[in-house]
Amino acid sequence: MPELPDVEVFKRYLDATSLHREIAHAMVRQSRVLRCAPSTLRRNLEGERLTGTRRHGKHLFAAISNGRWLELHFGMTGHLKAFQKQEREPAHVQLRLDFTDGWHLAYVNTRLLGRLDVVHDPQAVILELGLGPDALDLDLGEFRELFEGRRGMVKPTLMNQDVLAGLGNVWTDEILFQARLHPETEIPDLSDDDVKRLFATMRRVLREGMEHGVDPEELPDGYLLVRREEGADCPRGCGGSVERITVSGRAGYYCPRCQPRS
DNA sequence: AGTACCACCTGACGGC
DNA sequence: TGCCGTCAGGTGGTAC
Repeated sequence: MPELPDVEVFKRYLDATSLHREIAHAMVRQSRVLRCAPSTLRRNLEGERLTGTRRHGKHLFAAISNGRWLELHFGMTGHLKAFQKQEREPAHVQLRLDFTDGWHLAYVNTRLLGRLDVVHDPQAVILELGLGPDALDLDLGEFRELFEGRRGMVKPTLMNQDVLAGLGNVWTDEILFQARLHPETEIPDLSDDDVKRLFATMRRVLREGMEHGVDPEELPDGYLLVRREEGADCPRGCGGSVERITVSGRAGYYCPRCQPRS
């Protein structure tokens, strides 16, 4: 689930529920998501407040009142859950902030594929991980440059976080479907018109995803992501049916009729 | 540089 | 009901 639109929704959720509240206690579960000692998390959070958030691709950073940042990555199954004292805590909580006013914020992650850390500087983390620009923080010219001198297929390229940060399997399929590009289209075969259309589609789809992604039912008509199964009717209503394809070891879905090979 | 494949974890789902 | 194989939207390493 957690790709750029989902992480942006988490960011807004954290902003709305957990900023400027004093952290009385931090419960840290020892697990592989931790990139630092549990005591480091506790020491940097207890008695402090979260004061703001930043997102880059699928990474979320929450500013701590001591000048450091809490880094959160959600892997495949991570999310945030705010709740009050009397509510039951969700399962698989890896980090829980207990605020002095009785509210809690939990980082929940079932499959433990994410990461939690306390860092000095988000920008340094982005550099260290070699992340490309955020998919919503570049203009057409910069987007065009991403493809220059590059070989390979468009789907794995868009999903490559070193090239462009934020797109995962599901939203990449969605963007390619709506831009009518076959997932295996070779980068050098993209026309300038294709690149322009891809850029505009990516921005629109990601924005719509952020506004409605929490509830796919609310997405505008014609979205592929609500029909990710072999043989489903093409959401665009072209009369074709959705097919499954494996690209770079990842299962992808597309409509061969709307997205012909070039 | 690009791609395929495995691994890391846990849970859901379908077949028997 | 239960066991087993398969698959899942992320990343990271290895080998070709």
